[in-house]
This record gives sequence, C-alpha cells and structure tokens, in this order.
Amino acid sequence: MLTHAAEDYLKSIYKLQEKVGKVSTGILAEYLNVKPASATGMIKKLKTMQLVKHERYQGVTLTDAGKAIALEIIRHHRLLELYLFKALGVPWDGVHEEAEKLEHVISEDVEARMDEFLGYPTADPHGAPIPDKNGVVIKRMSIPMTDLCSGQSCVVAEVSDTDSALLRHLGSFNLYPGTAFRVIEVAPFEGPFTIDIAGQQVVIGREVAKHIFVDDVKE
Amino acid sequence: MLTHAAEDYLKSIYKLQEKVGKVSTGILAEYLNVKPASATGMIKKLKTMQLVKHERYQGVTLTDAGKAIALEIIRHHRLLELYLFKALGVPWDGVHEEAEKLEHVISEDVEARMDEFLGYPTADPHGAPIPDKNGVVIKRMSIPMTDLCSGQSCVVAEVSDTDSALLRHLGSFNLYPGTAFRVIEVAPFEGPFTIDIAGQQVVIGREVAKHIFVDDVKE
DNA sequence: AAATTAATTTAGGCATACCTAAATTATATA
DNA sequence: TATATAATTTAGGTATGCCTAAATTAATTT
Ligand SMILES: [Mn+2]
Ligand SMILES: [Mn+2]
Ligand SMILES: [Mn+2]
Ligand SMILES: [Mn+2]
Repeated sequence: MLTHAAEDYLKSIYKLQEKVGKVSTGILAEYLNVKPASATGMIKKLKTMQLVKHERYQGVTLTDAGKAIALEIIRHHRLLELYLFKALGVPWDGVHEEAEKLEHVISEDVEARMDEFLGYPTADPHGAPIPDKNGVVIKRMSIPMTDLCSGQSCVVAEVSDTDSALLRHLGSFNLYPGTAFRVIEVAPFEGPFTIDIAGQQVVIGREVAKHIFVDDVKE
Repeated sequence: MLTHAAEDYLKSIYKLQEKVGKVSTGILAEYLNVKPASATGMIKKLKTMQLVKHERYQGVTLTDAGKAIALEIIRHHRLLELYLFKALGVPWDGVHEEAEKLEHVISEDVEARMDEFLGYPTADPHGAPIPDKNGVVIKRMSIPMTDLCSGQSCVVAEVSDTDSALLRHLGSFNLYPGTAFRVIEVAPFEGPFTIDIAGQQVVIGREVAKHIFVDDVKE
C-alpha cells in the first residue's frame, strides 16, 4: 500500500497533467504547498515504483498504473464529498476538507456501499465527475464563465471546490451545478459580470467567474 | 494536533488502565503490537505533553488531559462503528477495522452529525458504551459469561470486537448484545457451555465464552 | 545477601516526508 | 556566443515512529 503523501502526489499529478500535459516539479510543488526539492524526492520514489515517467528537468507524467491509482483516490474523494453532503448534510463548502483526509482511509467495501447508497452518481457536489469503479471518467465540455458574452445563457457545470469562502459566496447566489443563468452585461476592461439567475440580478467579479465553468451555452 | 500513533497509545492506555490500574510498558507494547522499547519512547513524548504520568519501571497512567483525549478517540471509534453498521450496512465483524482508521480523521462536525443521525446512542454494535460528547461513559455491571452456572439466564451485554472471525461465529448463533439466553449445562473440567437461545440449543466453547459479557443474571 | 531472571530503558539505526542551502542544468537575453 | 536568470536537483538536516541489541533496574530465588 502507498503512503498518504504518495497518493496525494499521484492525484495532483493527474489533475495538473489534464491541464498542462507534462507536469513540472515547480508547478507540482506549488500545488501541494511543498518545496520543489520535496517534490523531486517523491518523484524519484514514485519512479522506482513505476507509477510515473520522469526525465530530469523535463517534468513528470503518470504511467498507466499511476493513473489508475490517481483515479481511485479521486473517486474516493468525490464519492465522499457527495456522501457527506447528501447523507450527513455537511455543507458544500465543508466537504472538500473532510474528504481530503478520508479519501486515503476508506476501504473498497465502504466505497462500494456509499456508491450504492448514492445511486451510482457521476458528479460530486461541485460538479466534478466521479470516475467509475473501473476508472472511467465522463468528460464534460464545459467552458470558463469568463468566456461568456452578454446575452448568452448557460448552466453551471462545475465550480472549483478548494476555497471554502468562495463556495459560501457562490451558495449565497444559488450558483450550484445545474443552476441556469443569463449574462446581462460584461463590464469593459476586464470588469465584472452582471447575470440573471431565476429573475434575480447578481454581479459576479472576474476573479470569482474564473472559478465557475458552464455548459449548454445559448444566445 | 496529536499524531495517529499518539492517539492510539492514549486510547490503549485508557482501556488497559480500566482493567489493571497502572499500565506496564510491556503490557502496553503487547496490546499495540509494538516492542517495549517503542512504547517507552512514546510514553516519554506523551509525558512531556503532560498527557500521562510515569515513573521509570512503575507503569503509566493518564492525566485528566490524556484521559479526555482517549475518550474522544474512543467516542469516535464507537460512533463510527455504529454509523457504518446502521447507515451503510457494514457487517458487525467489519466495522472495527474500518473505524480504527477513521477515528483519527473525522472532524467534530461529522462526529456530531453521525451522533444526531443515530439518535444519540449509548452503545456500539458490540455493546461497548459510547462516551458522550463531554466524555462521560455509562458503566454497565456486566460479568463474563464464564462466571455463569447452569440454570442461570441472562442477556448479552457486550462482546469483544477485535476478532472478526469470532464475531462471525457469534453472529451465526444470534449472540448479539440484547440477546437473552439460559445456561443449560456447564461441562466439568473447564468444559464448554450448553445454552438455550430462543429455543435453540447451542454449545459455546470456553475460549469463546471469555469474550462474551452478560447482564441481568437470574436463576 | 548474592545470584539469577524478568522488565524496562538507553543507544544506535532505518524509513518516511518534509525542510534549507548549494550545485547543476536549461532557457532567455544581450 | 556569452552571460544572466530561472527551474530543478543534490546534499545534508529535522521530526516521527518504528526496530534490535545492549545496559540498567527491579523482583525472585537460593
Ligand atoms: Mn477505491
Ligand atoms: Mn469536489
Ligand atoms: Mn470528537
Ligand atoms: Mn466495538
């Protein structure tokens, strides 16, 4: 069995790899709140375990074995988030922190029982896809809200889940995955978005909008 | 915050202290599947944190602060066992192992939500008392089944929860906490017990009987 | 009281996972 | 192309928690 730290590295490499391709030591270290030297050290260990590919100074990527473990941990995390949310009523801005600790510790049996309880769900409370038990992830074609123009309407697909205060803020506007809204105005010079949610007019700053991803964009 | 290992030591010292008073290094080490030298090392650390009292060669006991933490962990463990059993249907011979890992990781918030879901329970699936959130434990006056004589009837109060195979064995006879039975015969020379459970006649070996504690003994 | 036996502690090591500081390598700029 | 800058790796150190082996202390036996 892998250590918690090793699992976190694999999970982080997976997520960064999805965006960047090859993952640099520096990016990985920053993402994990760790110094680059520490990341180098773990990368070496993971390489001897054949969980990552790595050439000095050239960045890391996961092997198939490493990817399988990363997806396993991500599955635990997202199932746990949804379970805590639905079964225990933990607020959506609290589930991430909790799942971050539990993901390394639950058994496959408990994973399967939560999955069944939840009816084999495909997305967590923040809209992120839950890999199935074979590691298959459904990829949604969502775009960042910052790409929207005035007049367009859409549905919230996913929001980033790491910042608890941001999630409370979004919650106060009902900006959950599945919520539809229409862009009324985009202020010039990288300004805020004014949107219409179920008849309510709301102003969303650019920094916040960057963390919202949307679907079903229509004129 | 304490390390998982430190929490396990405190929990173990508490449990052993209930039986033995002062806890010797050797007993503690054996209980934790660790060498005596390792126990000595942790005892020293816990002493500097003022969580235990210890004089060389004289055994350990918990301070009030140490006891509070021990009870907190035991509360987590037993609430988790009952939650896994009732909410997720994990079999009673599986919950201990699972709770052993989760107890160090859940938040006070999740603890409180499980407590509420379960209706503020006072015993885990094996009959062990769950300390309340202030650390108050209800002590039951149960006796080991091995103290029973033929003709006596009683109710199962508690069974030990560490041996999964034993629990499956007990389950096959319906020997759960709350189950009533009557002793039909105690074989001589430390022999087995023949008992009557709801009309069914069952033979329980002495080694098994040692792990069953009973209540409400009547002639 | 002395010697044996048992329990406990000390000493020295290993693995994990982090750190800082220095050395190395790659990339950008002049 | 030479030099400056940035990224990465290496080297050496800390803390935790375990280990084995040796030394110490306590308890028992003769
Ligand atoms: Mn799993
Ligand atoms: Mn999430
Ligand atoms: Mn607690
Ligand atoms: Mn139990």
